[in-house]
Amino acid sequence: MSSALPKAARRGLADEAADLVRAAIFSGHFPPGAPLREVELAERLGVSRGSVREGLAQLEHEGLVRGGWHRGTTVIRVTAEDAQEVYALRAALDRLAATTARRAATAEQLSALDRLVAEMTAEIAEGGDAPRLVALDIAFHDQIYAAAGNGRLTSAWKAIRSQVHLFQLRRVDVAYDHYRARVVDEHRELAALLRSGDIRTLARRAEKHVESARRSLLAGLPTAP
Amino acid sequence: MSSALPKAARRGLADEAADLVRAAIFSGHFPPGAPLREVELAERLGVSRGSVREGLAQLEHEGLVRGGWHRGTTVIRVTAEDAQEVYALRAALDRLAATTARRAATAEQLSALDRLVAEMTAEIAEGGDAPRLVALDIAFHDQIYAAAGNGRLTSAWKAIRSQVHLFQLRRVDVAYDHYRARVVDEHRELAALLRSGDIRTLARRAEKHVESARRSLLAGLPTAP
DNA sequence: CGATGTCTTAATGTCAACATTAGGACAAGA
DNA sequence: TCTTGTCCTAATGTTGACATTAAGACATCG
Repeated sequence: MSSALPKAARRGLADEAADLVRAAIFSGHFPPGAPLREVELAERLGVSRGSVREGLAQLEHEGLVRGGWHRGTTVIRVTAEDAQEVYALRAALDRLAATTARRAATAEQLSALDRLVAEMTAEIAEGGDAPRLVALDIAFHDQIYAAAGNGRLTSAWKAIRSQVHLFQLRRVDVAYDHYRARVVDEHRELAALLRSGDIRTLARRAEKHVESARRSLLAGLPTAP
Repeated sequence: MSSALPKAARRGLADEAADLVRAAIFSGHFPPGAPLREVELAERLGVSRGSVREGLAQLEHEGLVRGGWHRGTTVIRVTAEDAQEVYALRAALDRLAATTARRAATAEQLSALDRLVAEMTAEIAEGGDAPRLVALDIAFHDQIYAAAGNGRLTSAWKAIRSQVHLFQLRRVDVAYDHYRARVVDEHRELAALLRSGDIRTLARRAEKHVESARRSLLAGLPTAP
């Protein structure tokens, strides 16, 4: 009921609320299709409805929730069609991000990519916690977008990032072995190409990487929710 | 394009406010860098600050205005760097939209493109009102995105659409003759390729079309005021 | 004279009450 | 039984007041 917020940080309660709700969705507390009621969230987070409302609007722009006029807000469902749309767009964005980063990336940013690959490798060796691997996967691509240095491109990525995150979590649910077997090698190759690869090859690889994720997920959910 | 369907008549005041402010920016009432004060807008539009606030958040997601924590909201400025970012992203999106639409577009949607080209031609013949030409230009690309039928892709386009609109308005300010001389031919060629063109050629042409716009604008504002 | 601390002010951030609406329960009529 | 119209309720949409903050004015101190 009244599990109050530890502290309202300096960047607005709306952002805080958005982060908390997003985390709750990823953790499975709010499964796909679940309604997100403003009053309930406001009480649970210890903030007003206005802030919750603004936070939910953010999540809606991220595509993680859907809402209509006077029809409430609900968590999106993972349908095959949704996956097609998201991954098609992601392929185009990743391609641009990779080719831009190929020219603009600093040595430090390239090292950060290597570090993330190392973390993935370590995680696999220690058993391989699926949500943690997915988080590293997303962080890897975050880093590429950061290296590209195009604010608008990063915004476009943010607009589908949460959906990709959700889809990848679903993917490891339905095809963990396939994911676990490929995740390190694919990202290592991308990191290498970003450091010293041919632009054409890099562009193609970036698209293929997304294509691989798309197929892996779709193979697991053609029927039934 | 105004949605001729009366079905979507029920919108919130926030959407209304966003539309009005957006139009005011395009009309030049709020020049680049101008502050958008919530109380002032609320009084002028006859709605409460909450609705204005929500509307401004929309415009911020469209990249048309910028705002920080307790630092107010201002209209974006058209710098060369901004133009580079927006047009680089737009090239990637347009490429995907065109290639997707090449397969998915219906006959009716292709006809709509031809109709828009015809309107452009007529507009040029009648003297060529710059804002009207730009509006037709944007509408043409809206139609391509609609034909592609990818909701997420359309959202990404919407996120930069207003900025592109603003940049194009600036472009016709600095290089109207160049724009006027090319606009019809370039769009006619795109329409033809979408109807019966090679995918590769289409992809390249879509990118070139954006590149042409980028150069035309940048040539006019080498050193930003 | 320049640097610094405080202080004022005008804006945004937040909130809780009020108004409106969608969707379903329920009963009357054909 | 099916249809239809009414009412109810639980949610969202909207609002104005209150709290908080950033930025500049101003005076003080080194």
